[in-house]
Amino acid sequence: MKRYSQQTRLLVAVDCIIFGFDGQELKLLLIQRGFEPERGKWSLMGGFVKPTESFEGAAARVLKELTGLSGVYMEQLHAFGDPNRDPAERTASITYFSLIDIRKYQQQINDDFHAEWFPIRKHPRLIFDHEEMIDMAKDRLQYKAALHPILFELLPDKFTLPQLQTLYEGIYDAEIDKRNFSRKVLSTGLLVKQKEKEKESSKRGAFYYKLDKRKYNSKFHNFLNIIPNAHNLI
Amino acid sequence: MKRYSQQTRLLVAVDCIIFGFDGQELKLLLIQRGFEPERGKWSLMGGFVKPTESFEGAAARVLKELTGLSGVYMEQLHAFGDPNRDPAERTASITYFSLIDIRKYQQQINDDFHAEWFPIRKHPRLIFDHEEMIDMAKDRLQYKAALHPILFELLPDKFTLPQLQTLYEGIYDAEIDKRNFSRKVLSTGLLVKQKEKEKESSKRGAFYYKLDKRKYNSKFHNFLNIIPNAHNLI
DNA sequence: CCAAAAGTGTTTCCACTACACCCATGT
DNA sequence: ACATGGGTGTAGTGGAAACACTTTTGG
Repeated sequence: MKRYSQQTRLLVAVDCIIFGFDGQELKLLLIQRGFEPERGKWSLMGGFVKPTESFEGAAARVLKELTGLSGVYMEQLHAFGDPNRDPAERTASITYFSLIDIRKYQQQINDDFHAEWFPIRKHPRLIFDHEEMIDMAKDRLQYKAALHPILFELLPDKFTLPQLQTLYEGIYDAEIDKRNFSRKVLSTGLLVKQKEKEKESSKRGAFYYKLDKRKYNSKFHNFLNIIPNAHNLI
Repeated sequence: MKRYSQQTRLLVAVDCIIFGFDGQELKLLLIQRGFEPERGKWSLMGGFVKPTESFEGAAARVLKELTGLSGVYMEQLHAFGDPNRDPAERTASITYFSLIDIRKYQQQINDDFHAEWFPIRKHPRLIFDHEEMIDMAKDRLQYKAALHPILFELLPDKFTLPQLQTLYEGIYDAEIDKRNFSRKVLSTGLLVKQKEKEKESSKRGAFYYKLDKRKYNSKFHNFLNIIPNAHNLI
């Protein structure tokens, strides 16, 4: 079978925008780039696509190689293709974004690799068009989280309603009424109340909840309306 | 500046999923592929990305070359990268979807080129993974049109409410109450009633409306809720 | 006993739904 | 005159928002 012999071939990379939540604020996982150009500068996790792997496969491999993480939520964001986005050579970048619970993997990431968490509103300058990628990922996260129960990916197995609310408030930079909030999230039927309480962050303690995984998977495509007046925010 | 000399380069193509509306039903623009492999088979509009053009630029160029169209609504859909999606050689495809008013460009397309409109539910088998691309584009169109006033791209400058309703009904394969429909779309403030009527399709005639372009641009990111129970449909 | 955060109910209001009749015109 | 599609109004309902007090407990 013939090849398309006349055509130019391009480098194709994947870059991963990894959002994490530590119970307080939304963060971003960055690494110091290990090769030229821009060696040592902060960057998203990235790597080139190998001849026989899919884009999803490449993104998962890169994440695994650079952080040790696997099995996390991952979704294609956008293909960036500006001819000059990498000054060394034209490189297309297929971007993926991921959501993870920081505490679940904290030692792993810090011990084995040179990745670091930065608050999303206060991270170092990044190479190439990585800022643009992050902006797009933030928009996508807001858009998606307003409609789908996606944010549970960012939380531990057991979490409290105040934690969940803090997460929403962080992502939308908005305050939410806790009475309305709890009514809404509980009405989805996705949460199962536990008997134990989380007692670190308050004297009284807050009940833990777990996600009902079966309902989560079947209801994932349902719409939510957790965010009041999402119209005005997105 | 050094290049990334060790890495494999890939062919990168763009493919365009072009939706059109003729006042009756939602259609898809396809062409017969002009080169091997699969020459003569039906396919999306596609072409390889040139060394110095962006993905958006390539998509616009392909569309222009194969249909004569330019300046139409166009949005990146997804990057398809399965290593075996093209049997001749590994080729990544960055897909874009477009929305156009069929009648506005009808002669142009039919006279000068070999593109053809097919009803969306009744089109010929397509090459490679183009079916999957179309399915994804349909989902995206439904998703997006439920929330944003995107469908005006598919309509002529002047259109009637019954036409607009027909379009929504076609896209969601659902019936909509005309009283509720007109109340909702008019309440957006995006439509300006004209003095003339469209008299082709009824004796009484239906008033034309035009889109208020200024409001359209500023309100584009607002949410709509034109579709009753979008929850259950999407 | 005081501070700090968790938890809980009610009322108001608005947006969505369901639904039926009259209007204008060409034949 | 009648058939065809266009256009409009209302009553009822349910979900979202606004709102304040009580509970628990560690210090």
